Amino acid sequence: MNLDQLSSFLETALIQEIQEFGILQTFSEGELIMDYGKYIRMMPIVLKGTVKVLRLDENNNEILLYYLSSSESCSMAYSCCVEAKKSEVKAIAEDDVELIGIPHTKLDEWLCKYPSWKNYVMRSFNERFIELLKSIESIAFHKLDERLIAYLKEKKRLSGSSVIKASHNTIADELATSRVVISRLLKQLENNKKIILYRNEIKLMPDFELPFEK
Amino acid sequence: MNLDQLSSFLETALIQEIQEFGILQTFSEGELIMDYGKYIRMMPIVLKGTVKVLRLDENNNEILLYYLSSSESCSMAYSCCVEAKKSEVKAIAEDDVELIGIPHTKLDEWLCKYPSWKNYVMRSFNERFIELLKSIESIAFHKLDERLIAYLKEKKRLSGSSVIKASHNTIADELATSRVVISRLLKQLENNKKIILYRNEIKLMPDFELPFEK
DNA sequence: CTAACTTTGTAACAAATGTTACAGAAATTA
DNA sequence: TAATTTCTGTAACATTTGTTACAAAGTTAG
Repeated sequence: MNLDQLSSFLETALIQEIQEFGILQTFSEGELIMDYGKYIRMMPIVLKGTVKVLRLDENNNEILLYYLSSSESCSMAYSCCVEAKKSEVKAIAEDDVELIGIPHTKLDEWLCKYPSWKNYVMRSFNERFIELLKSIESIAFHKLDERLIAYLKEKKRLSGSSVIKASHNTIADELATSRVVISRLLKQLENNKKIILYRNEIKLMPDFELPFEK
Repeated sequence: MNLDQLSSFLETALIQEIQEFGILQTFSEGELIMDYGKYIRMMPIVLKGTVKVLRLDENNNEILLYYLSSSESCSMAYSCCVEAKKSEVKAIAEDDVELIGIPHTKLDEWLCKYPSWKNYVMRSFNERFIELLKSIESIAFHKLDERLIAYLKEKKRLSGSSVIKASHNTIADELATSRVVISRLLKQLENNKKIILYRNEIKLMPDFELPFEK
């Protein structure tokens, strides 16, 4: 278990405890990490890869909430497992993912024992809140074309590549709209030379980063 | 300071500390409790009345996130003040409000000292997350007419009255749309005998609770 | 009381998004 | 190779939401 990335902000003694009590788990691309309605018993800390966190509604519509990458953790899981609640969200491995699960008994213990842990947890809570607020902002105030652009940029940031691998259908699901709408908007972007479309792939052109005029 | 409502789930010794260190604040209807961008130094626990929590975006559009009522607290404030962050939200007194502010030094101290406090805080985190998720769900998956109905129901629940006092403009702001649209939808509801419209008042009819068909 | 302001109703129109349907290309499977 | 499935493009149309403009009624301040 390589916890180097955590050692910059967590105490040495705590890192050792994480080594001892944390449970290392690996998931391959596309694998389901947490499902809606399942009980949560651990809080995950992502070591490698990216985790996609989604919300499903009663009609099985789903919408992307945010991504978790290196050193980030899902504090929603924390607040859930303190009371052994069921998950309100679904998590999927976006690529190959390595994470440590911290059992909930330790979560509480460390909160008092290690100030750096308390800070880490609180920072996580804050980051998740802010992500959710950004998500609300995006849905409530921005049109689909802007949301699509933001989505593609975020994909690029996470993967580090200008080539985004995803079908129009997947994108439509994650933005909670329909495939035809996404195809239409992507085609517009292609016509404006912002992207090039291939099957299951979208290539972002250099001036994708430039501001967009309509 | 009357903390009876807290004593059912918080330890006696903790209640005493809250008496001692908590700062009682009162706000009258419409008063600003927390503004966007201000530093947060306390976590509020609502004792009386209802607090409306809103999100503003860069263009000063605002949208309703949720309401806080008796015994509830805004854990977003907590995670913020641990790191002395600026507020991401705005809070307004929906009616006359009484709340206790817990200084952030105590927040941390009590976390270790009182298990009931830790549980309360974690429960709050969880409740806020769920409210935000519900908010996302509502905006992403439901049409405006459904959101408006949900909004009116929530208002009724909080006020305990079938007469909702609000202008179309206020409602439009809180649902992040325009006044004309709200007037249109309200008129539809009135035509369907679900509500009666007055100036600054909306009266919900008995079968407002019944399922709606279009 | 009058003037100014706020609230509501309504129409007409524009823009954005959703839906259905179908065809052809690409990939996968048998 | 042939059959099947998945993905994409496109059109035509419906619905929802947003915008602008204006009038009338109610409220408040001077």
